[in-house]
Amino acid sequence: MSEEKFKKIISHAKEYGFIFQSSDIYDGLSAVYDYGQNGVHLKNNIKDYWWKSMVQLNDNIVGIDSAIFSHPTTWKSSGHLDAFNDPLIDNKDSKKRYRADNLIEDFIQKIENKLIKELNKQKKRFGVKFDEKTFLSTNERALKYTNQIDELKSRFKKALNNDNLSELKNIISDNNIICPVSGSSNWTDVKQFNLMFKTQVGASKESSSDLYLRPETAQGIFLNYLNVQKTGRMKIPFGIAQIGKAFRNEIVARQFIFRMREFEQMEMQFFIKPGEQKKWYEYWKENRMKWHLSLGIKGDNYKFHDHEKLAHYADAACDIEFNFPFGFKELEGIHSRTNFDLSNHEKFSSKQIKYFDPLDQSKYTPYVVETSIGLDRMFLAIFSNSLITEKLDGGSERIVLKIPKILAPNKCAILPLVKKDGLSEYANNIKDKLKIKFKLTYDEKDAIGRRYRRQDALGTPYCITIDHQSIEDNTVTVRERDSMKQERIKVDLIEEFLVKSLDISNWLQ
RNA sequence: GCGGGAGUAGCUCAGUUGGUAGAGCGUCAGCCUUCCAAGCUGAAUGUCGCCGGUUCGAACCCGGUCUCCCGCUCCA
Repeated sequence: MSEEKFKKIISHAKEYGFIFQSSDIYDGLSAVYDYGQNGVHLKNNIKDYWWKSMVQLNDNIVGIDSAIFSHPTTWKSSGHLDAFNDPLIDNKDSKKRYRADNLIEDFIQKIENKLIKELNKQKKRFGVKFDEKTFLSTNERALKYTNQIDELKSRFKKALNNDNLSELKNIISDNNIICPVSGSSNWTDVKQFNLMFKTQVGASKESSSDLYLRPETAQGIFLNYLNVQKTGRMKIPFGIAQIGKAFRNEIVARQFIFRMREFEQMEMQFFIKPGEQKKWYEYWKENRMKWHLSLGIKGDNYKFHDHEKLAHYADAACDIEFNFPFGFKELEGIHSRTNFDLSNHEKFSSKQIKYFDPLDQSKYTPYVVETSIGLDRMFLAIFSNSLITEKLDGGSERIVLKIPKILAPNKCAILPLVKKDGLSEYANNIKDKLKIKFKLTYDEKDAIGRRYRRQDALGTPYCITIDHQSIEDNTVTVRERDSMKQERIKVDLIEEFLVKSLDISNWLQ
């Protein structure tokens, strides 16, 4: 897909009320978007489809909805306070950006390597007679290296502990640390990027304490593990699912709703017996892929991508990538999180978070396999994949949003062929009966063909047209979105028809 | 954050060397009453992204700023 196609997707999303730039009248807010009158339904329907597949269809998965705020220690335990806090520096010549701490660490490593090389040289020369301690304390070159390393390390540590960014910069310039690409030491100042949004609770400055907006929903599940396990009498293996907002202060957030600063996740943490993580990791990999494919989008739009570099909490991880307009990118992650989170919360809270397994009388901190999907990304995947421009036989074009029917904002449109002769009244009666069960829409303006196209652009799967014959014999035509085929059915059977084609059991197997 | 491109009506875009804005589609009202958009009549809509400067006069020139797209970078 091309850039042009992506632009079409963005403008279609706006024009038909799916997604608006946030704070549009104030020129927008970077990387924040709002869902419009149709987008909200598509989004809610995706949530519903996920929730039902997780919580309703699995006997051993329950759902929660935890708060966005949590105790600040949560983020110490989870590792986010350390891992989400990067001092960054740019090289002005190569335009490359680095983590300042990594640059310094690499530099220290380089000196250490020199020292080791020197040691090995001496070892070779003197063989068994070589005394490392004496050498290190007497050899001039060795002393120089060790002193330099010690000095650097203590200075580096102090700077890090005090969050002293200018000192980090000084270390880099004092030691003439260069950019590996440009070879120059033409650096910008060090800037701190905290990927978590910070805020305060407490009205007065003196009594306030720092809080963070959650950067992931998972921790809310871990914090409630004990509550849910005990009150729900849950037996391992079991899962806790949650849908909710998360916030990340991304350095660059881009590509429409793909990477936003405020986004929504659908996560499920599956608690298991240690040692069984591999089995369950494979199980959820397969299960989640099945869920995606159940929506009827072509399988070659999805692929697994195994992580080689693992995050601090994981012992195995992969992404389900989707063929977005800008290439294959992460849509969902499946992670084997070990007991990293629960055991850390155990440590920091001094509460026992153990499971007593009645089957073999063992007691352990559960392991976790996580599935985590970006709701907004799922929206974009569905939306971008479904927007199609079709050439019709007569040479005309139609723009149709072929979203999975079960996710469509409106399930059907009620269209009287003409306004007069009582057709409007007849159509309104049908609408009022059906709207209790289905989200639908009504339109009596303009020629019928034009109204069909309008519904096509919104992804409405069925149009129900009332004509003069309807009044005589109580039949209507049902026009299907993708094939444009029409079928005449009894008015009384419309509901049954819609239920049948939109029943979730026909989708989720 | 750096580099490139862009911002004019809901959408796509035009706008001549600076003389205070147009088109197509869409929208609304009415006519017509027709099963796959583009039949007829009429109408509304823009501080030309925002702020400042130059000028008698700025959509156009200059400076700043915001936002979007692309590349690099970042994304435990």
